[in-house]
Amino acid sequence: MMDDRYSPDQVESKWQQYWQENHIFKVSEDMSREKYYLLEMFPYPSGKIHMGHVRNYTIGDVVARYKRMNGYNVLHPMGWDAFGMPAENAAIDNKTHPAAWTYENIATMRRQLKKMGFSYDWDREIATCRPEYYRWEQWLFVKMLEKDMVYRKESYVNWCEHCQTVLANEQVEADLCWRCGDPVLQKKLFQWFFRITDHAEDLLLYCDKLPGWPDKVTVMQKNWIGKSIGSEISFDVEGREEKITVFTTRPDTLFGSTFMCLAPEHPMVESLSKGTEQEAEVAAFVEKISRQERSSSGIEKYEKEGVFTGAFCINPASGRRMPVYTANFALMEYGTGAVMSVPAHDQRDFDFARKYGLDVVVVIQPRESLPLDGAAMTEAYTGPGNLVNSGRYDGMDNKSAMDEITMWLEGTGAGKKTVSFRLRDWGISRQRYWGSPIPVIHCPSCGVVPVPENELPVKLPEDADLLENGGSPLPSLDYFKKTTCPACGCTDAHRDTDTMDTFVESSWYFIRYCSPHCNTAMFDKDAVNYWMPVDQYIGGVEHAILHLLYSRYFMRVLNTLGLIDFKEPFTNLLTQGMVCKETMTCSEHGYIFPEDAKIEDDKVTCKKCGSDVTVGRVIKMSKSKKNVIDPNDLLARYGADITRLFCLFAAPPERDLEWNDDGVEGCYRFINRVWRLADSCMELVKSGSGKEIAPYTGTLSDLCDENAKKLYIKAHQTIKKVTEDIENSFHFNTAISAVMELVNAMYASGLTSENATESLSSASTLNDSKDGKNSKNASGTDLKAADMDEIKAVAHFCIKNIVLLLSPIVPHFAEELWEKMGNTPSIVNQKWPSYREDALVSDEMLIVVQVNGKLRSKFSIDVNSNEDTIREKALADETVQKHIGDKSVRKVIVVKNKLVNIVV
RNA sequence: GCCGAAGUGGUGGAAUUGGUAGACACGCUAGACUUAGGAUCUAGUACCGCGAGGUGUGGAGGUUCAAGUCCUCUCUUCGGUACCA
Repeated sequence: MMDDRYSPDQVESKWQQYWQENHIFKVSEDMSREKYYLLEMFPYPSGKIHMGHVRNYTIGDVVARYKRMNGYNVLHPMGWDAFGMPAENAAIDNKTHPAAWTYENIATMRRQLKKMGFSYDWDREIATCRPEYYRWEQWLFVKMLEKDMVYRKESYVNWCEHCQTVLANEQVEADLCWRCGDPVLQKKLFQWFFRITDHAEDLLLYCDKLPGWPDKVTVMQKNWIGKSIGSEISFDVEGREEKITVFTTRPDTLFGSTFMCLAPEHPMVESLSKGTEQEAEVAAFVEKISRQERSSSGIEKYEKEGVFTGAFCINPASGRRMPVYTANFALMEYGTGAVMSVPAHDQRDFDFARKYGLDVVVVIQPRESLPLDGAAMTEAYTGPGNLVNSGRYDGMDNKSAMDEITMWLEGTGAGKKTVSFRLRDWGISRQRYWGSPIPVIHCPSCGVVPVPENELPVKLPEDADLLENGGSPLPSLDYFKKTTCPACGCTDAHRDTDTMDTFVESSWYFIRYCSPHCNTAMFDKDAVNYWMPVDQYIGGVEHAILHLLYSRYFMRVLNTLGLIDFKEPFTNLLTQGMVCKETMTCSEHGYIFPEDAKIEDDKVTCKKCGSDVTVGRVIKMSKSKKNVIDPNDLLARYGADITRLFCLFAAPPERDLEWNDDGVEGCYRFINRVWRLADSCMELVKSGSGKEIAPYTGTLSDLCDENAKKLYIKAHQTIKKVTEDIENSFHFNTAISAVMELVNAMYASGLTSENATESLSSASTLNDSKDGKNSKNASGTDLKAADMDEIKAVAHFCIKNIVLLLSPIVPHFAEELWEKMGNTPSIVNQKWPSYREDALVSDEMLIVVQVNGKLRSKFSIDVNSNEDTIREKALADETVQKHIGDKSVRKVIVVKNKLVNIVV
């Protein structure tokens, strides 16, 4: 007899110890077995694990364990995305060092993850802040530099004053810093850039070759890459040699272009205005725009404004003399930084033209409405139509005119067809300390010199004191900065003091996991060939663009360098939803933690000060908003298995989860129900004859007892359902419900009652008396005893499979029961249950009867009944007859195995 | 503005190709067993109605014998993106 309650504490630590001591989750390359690489996005070691981690890693662990039971050689690693700004901020705040802070956090979080019982091969753990790791990143950087895949340029960058660093465009959210939320300014600095745009076309193309990714994500990536097909057109500038080149997607509107707009940063703005009476005004405007925090006042768009540069250009099609403006809505980063403005057919140009009194010339006439009048229009017309005011193209459909006009331009040399991308090169320089140093040396005579391979890694000095203002100490660390030039020996050289964007580390960590200890290369090629690509990647949808796009790009870099043979790192992607909770704000303390709120009836007050608390919107849990639940509390109270079960049962993985732990008690109850069920089943199986009765695995038709049959069918249906839910959609919530149903059915069958043996034998006796089939499998033994054994065998089959089906979800619990049921550990290595097709359906089926589409009755009938029999039985039904009444039956629809609908 | 997803009981959520709406849980109600119960078990629980019955998947239309599911329009919420020429 077992304890009558499951006690997580002892059981969980017992099995964690067992797994560790027996190296259960250690894996190695085994060419004879099919591999499965399951990866969850590694965490930033920010302190403690949070609910988002728990959810993400639980989902991953279930799949890893499931695949393992299905015979795959599963790689399931874990590590730390350990470089990054929070370490520096925390170090300053707590007077510690980023390294110390980071390693401490890693230790805490590793301990927490181990407590969750995840099946990681901990021998493969990596931390990106270790020189053994970033060494290879530096190595790759040097290789890329050799192949001109990385370059340096001075450019305007997004600068966060608060964080004292540049931000990638992707790290600017609505003109605010993605981390601290401060406004982003523009600053000119020398930066290193990866030529990701060289792969824009390929990255886009392969978006359609990733069937295992959610459409949502590939659509977001496509939009981010932002390919547009158009034309580049050159405009002569009056009285000058140089030309202005524009990019346009609407070459068909060329004749309607009445003025030109240059981005304020456009190099020609200064030269064109020089010496004109506009010069001062232009300079002032450019100055104003550059100072303008690209956001400041925030969400509203700026009003369109601009200044005449004093120059004119010539429209190559119409010959019109077009004033050249510089305008705030022209962006240097897109296209060529110059826009041919067609006010009649572009809303921005229209607004600008109206503001500055510029001509509006209609060149596209909608086909089915009154002719447009440039002077009277109130908004731009952007729809299709036929060309007017366009010389020999008049009357032509505007779509065809796009090609025609471009072809003509190509002939005259004034233009060509071209493609423009929104994606820009990836700026990776960060004026930060806690990151991988960029391995180059600046020499006064040689210029930029890469650090020689045998001198790598350029170690980040771990003893540097952080500057109070949050800036990087590296530029002021002479022993780091000052060095000799590897090329000429000049002693006046200095190291680059910038570090790499931390997205660089996360762009290849998954490949490092394949051979984490390889110290002769970035990775072992055989290991990578065996494990990569990742079969299933799981992580938050917030990384849909940045991390995933960079990783895809990195694989192309490695591929181009001949280091790997594939291009796409992640075959299947699951983006799990966020864990959310409502925020609470107190007038005194601002945001407060849920545990500091006192909820009485409908009134919420602050426990600290007693003031009223405003309950805000439900948003993603975040430390700064304090709407967090610490998984530790749940873990301490219920243990890992119940926490895991609850996370999975609450909602399907891709959906956002509004946290509410009301249901956790139910999960605890369920686990105990299974615990007791296993107990009584094993008692049953061992009782009587004394020897244990083996699980029944035969055909359904060989069973005699109705109860046994029902259970046997239910068990096979459950195996099918659970397998399919995991395999097809990772819908663990419905898989768990299915097991709950089977457990409920076991209880309902009476197997668990105190005197199960007696009640079963009487039930069997009852069956015997009315069912002659029994005799056929009696084979000399006592009929009643045979039936008893039969139902015990079925019960044994059920409970065994319940434990197996639950084992990936609640592994400690399953191990414990598995052992108590007399099996040898570990359940981890057991084969996943399979179901018998011939045991899925009973010999009776339920038919529902509708009259005019409304449910009126139902009945059971033999599965082999033909349509006519079913129809007759339905029509004969008393309730059905009542509803037909004296109306005439117009039609009877019989749906196979399902229903009958009688139309009257 | 544009792109995408989602709206189902008091709550989380289920529902093959259109075919019993509300599985499974939480919560609640009643009962049983207990010295006790925040344990366990049994029964009930979409809404209206005593009942027969009627109404119900954000809203309005439509297709169909039959619509949560398909079509059209619309509202709301949440994500992504935004002067992209």
